[in-house]
Amino acid sequence: MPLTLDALAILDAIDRRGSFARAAEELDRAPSSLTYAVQQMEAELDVLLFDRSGHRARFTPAGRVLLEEGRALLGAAQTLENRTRQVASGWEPRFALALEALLPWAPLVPLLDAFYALGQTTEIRVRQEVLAGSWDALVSGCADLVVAGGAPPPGAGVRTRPLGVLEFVFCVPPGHVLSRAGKPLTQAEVAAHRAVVIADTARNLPLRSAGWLQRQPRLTVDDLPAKLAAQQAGLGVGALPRWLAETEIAAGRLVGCAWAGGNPRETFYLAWRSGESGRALDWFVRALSQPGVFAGVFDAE
Amino acid sequence: MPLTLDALAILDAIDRRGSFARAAEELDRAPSSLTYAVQQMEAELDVLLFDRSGHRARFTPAGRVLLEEGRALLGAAQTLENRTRQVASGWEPRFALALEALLPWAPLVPLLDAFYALGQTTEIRVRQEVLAGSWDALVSGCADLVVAGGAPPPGAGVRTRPLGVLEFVFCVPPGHVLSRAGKPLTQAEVAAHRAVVIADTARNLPLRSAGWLQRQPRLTVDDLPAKLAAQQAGLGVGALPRWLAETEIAAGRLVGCAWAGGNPRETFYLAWRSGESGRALDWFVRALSQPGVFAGVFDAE
DNA sequence: CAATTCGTTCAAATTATTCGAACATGCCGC
DNA sequence: GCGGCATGTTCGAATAATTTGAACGAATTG
Repeated sequence: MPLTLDALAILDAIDRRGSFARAAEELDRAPSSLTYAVQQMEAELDVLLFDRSGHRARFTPAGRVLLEEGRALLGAAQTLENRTRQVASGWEPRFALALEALLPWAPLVPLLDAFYALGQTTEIRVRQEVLAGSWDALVSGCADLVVAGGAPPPGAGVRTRPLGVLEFVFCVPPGHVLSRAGKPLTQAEVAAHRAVVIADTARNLPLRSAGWLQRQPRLTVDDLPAKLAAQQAGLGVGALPRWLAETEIAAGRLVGCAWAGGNPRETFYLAWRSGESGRALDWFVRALSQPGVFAGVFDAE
Repeated sequence: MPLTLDALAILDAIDRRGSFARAAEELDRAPSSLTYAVQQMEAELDVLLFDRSGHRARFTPAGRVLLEEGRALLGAAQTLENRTRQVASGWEPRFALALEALLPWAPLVPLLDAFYALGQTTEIRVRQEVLAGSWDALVSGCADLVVAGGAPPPGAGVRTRPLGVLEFVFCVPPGHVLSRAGKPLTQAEVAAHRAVVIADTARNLPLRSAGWLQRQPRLTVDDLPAKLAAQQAGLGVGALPRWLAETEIAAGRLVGCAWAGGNPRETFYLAWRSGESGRALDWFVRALSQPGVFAGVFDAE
């Protein structure tokens, strides 16, 4: 073990304080102890780290490289130490939260702010998933906690908590024939028009369909912004979450249509694998369950 | 110093060999020595790294994090050790090569391949400089070795070695009036047309002019690709290095014009600060001096 | 030129680490 | 179910390592 963190810390102190003597003072060790440690390392590496020709010792080029890049090593060691302590204290090293792509990202911001304010170094990953993709991510372990719509997959192993009901508004471009119907639309009326749908991200679970008919012509896109853009551009029609549709309709970029039997709705759930525990999981379950987090997005459950 | 590289290496061996006993064998130490080191680290961190409830010790989650991320630390330490030795043996930690922007990048590729094949950790930076900018980079220390055109700056301190002569072809867009001259062009004839020139990157040395007249209208761009694009787009005229002009002329994207008194030429030099030494410098001086490196770019010197 | 600061050396003291033997525990084959 | 085995730990002794403080020579400072 030619390098030791202890010796790298000595180099660091020598550089910062400017001399062996002052570094020794900072480290509460005798100067000869530093001499010993440095010579030890020089012998192991078979490299001179200091130029001792003058009165005071100066770093050689090699010594300077070891000093500077050693600092990165010391920093990484410090980080690892913190991380280990936190994992031991129950905080997960990594935590993945999957959010249904139909939901806005904004409500997460204050939540993440609050989480980071705890000072934990748990690394958060937020991923967007579509339809069954959220459940898929959960059961496959790609996500530790999901906010997903529709019924959870059978076979259990998943704990859920209902969050609220998302209402959809069927939207068409301004001037579209469907906007002139004058009465609530039915599926039969809509079937002739191209639907813009978001591709399900599920890789293992059976795909779901939502808001479109099997024989309807359709344009498939990856996410909600793409769907919105496509509908704005007049490439097709389709239902949008109310929180999004409202601003678009108010801005005149889309027209909302009534739907026969009332607007479609879907219940959304918070879900995690049963049997898992961790303080980040607990924290996020509690935080996301708080009423008001998704204010303006969900109706009362 | 709660973490030590030695202890991390012990964790690594325990995981790879599957038990304290076999790890001890690999490390040529008694098993109780490993127990001691692990307990030491556990005490410093105040974290249990192994679950000792069963027959054989198993990593706790915290222990596993420390193990896995500790391996990255061990790897970095090994790299730093190599690098320190290499620097001590004369290889520069960093090496900056400035290449005149009028020259193609391609000849450097096999050279860099060969350099990296040496297994050195010297970090190479290649920068493009224009006209006096190369010399400026050299004397100011921003570059350790340059391939630059024209006379080196006075005041010495710089060693040079001629590499070859770059020939320029005066190019105009297809159909341009100058292309119909029928005889070699003179500066007076060209002066009325906008010249596309590359801005000198020098920050301290006096700027140079090349290939254009003081009173000529001009469009200044940053590099050779921009100059080429501008000339192709018919924004102006100007001399291009022969290696570049030939393909453009052959493709019909530009037209080459004869120049009164023969095409302009400029000698290019390899140059470095005298008094500096280093194995990367030696290596690159030797490699770039090899005949054939710039084949097709330079004429014989 | 004296006073100071510096880094090193050396022997002694102290501390940390290692070892080996003894022990307790759980696993496996019979 | 019951020895045999391999495991990891404990403990005291042995060994190796680090640390200390005093002394020294060299370079710097006022």
